[in-house]
Amino acid sequence: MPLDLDIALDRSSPVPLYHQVASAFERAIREGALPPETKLENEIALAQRYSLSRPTMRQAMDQLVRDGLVVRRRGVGTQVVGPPVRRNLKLSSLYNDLQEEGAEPKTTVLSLENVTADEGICKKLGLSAGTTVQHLLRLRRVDGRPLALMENWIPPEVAELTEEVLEHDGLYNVLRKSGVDFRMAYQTVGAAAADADQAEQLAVEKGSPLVLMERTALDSRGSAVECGRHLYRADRYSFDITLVN
Amino acid sequence: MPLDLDIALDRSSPVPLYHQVASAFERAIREGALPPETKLENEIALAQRYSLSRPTMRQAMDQLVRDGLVVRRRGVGTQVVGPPVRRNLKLSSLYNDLQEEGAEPKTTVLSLENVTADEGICKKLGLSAGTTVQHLLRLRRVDGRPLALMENWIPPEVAELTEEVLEHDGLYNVLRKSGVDFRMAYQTVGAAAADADQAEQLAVEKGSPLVLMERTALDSRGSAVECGRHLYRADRYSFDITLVN
DNA sequence: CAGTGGTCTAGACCACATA
DNA sequence: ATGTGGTCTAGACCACTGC
Repeated sequence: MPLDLDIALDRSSPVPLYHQVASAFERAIREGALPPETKLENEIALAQRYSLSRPTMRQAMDQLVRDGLVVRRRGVGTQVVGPPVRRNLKLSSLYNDLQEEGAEPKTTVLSLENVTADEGICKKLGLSAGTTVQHLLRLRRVDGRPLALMENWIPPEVAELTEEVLEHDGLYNVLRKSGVDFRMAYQTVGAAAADADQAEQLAVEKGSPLVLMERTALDSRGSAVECGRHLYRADRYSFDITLVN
Repeated sequence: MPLDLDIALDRSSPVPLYHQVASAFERAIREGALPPETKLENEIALAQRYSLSRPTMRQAMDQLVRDGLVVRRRGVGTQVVGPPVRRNLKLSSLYNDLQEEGAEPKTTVLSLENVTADEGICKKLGLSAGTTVQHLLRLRRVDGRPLALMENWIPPEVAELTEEVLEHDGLYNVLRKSGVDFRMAYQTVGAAAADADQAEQLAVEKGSPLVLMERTALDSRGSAVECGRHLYRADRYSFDITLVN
């Protein structure tokens, strides 16, 4: 099983070699060129085949493992993972999540104002009590039908938001353009019942189940730049996660 | 800021050095010895301090980054992350998840029988249509109060389950003892309303919001060994996730 | 400019799985 | 006994940040 993938490596590209290799394998797996159960060559042979050192090839394989595309067994080898199910929808990286956040279609700003943050928000954002923050409430629609009710709190020193900008771009894109460098997020996903207001906004019946997501996002300096509480229609949204051991 | 942690490295231990180092830093951070915003020494100095090569020290730092404890910036350095919030509850690895699954208190087996798997289950488990699988329905209580209604499907060749064993141990522990080597899981988290039966089992009102989790678990050979559909009381359960860029 | 993390190399030894 | 992935070393050069 030589299975030569004919990967075109560009050593002058700013894209790391291990990422070029991993991307090529990922595409091959998704396109079926490497069907499930396929056994890959060993790491040393792969490294030689593509003229890389073994650590670099290993770094590429690490990425495939993290993304849940292959499985490694010591003493045995590396195989493409079994069922081709749900391998497309993964929320396993902040990057993907933020990209989607910025790519969504229609958003209406229901409210944008400065408020005195309550204790919970202050704690989440690492602010001292009584600090003023921007409070944002948005409704997101897809195909004209409501999907999510999004409430966010942003410290004023992070960015000055305006309704106009937020109508045309996702919050994360706006913040990124203001120089915020997202790096990490703590997220909690649960469920809640829609109250009267939420039900009306989301066009569901009062008491309907909603997906509740609370998130605190940190920038590259490790300080909180945003926290949010989002409610999604349960019939139109869920979170996909790939867990790796 | 020398910040010597006095890490005791055991080079004869089966535990990898990078993991020993990462664990020591993790403990120091959680215990407050390294408060938020603390700037760590650069990687080369750290490597020398603990008599390691830089790649090994880097591997340790990688783990801290993945766990959301520190943040790295090229050209700047590595810092302990900001808010000490929710840093304890993380479901970011399958290992932790499965541990908890095995550690929970009281579980009642409501039903255990062989059934013909429907199309959806077959697809998730990678079986051909019409295969017989074990169907398991359990109710989990904590402090005597119901928490979760758990439905699982397991192919017969994976393990032969009995009610008695399942009353005393979590499903994952039972399967592990049968030789199953878990490696990966695809998970979806959403919300649903309790129907009449579910409401009664979970001691909530009909229509109450529940957290819905669907999971397919794979072993080290990459083949599906279990899939499940769990319903949790929304007032007593949620999923915590740490996302890293 | 100096200092940092990001990447990469070319080896080495070990633990483990399989035959 | 053999082959595999898991770990580790001792360097190197680069890109980026901040002064």
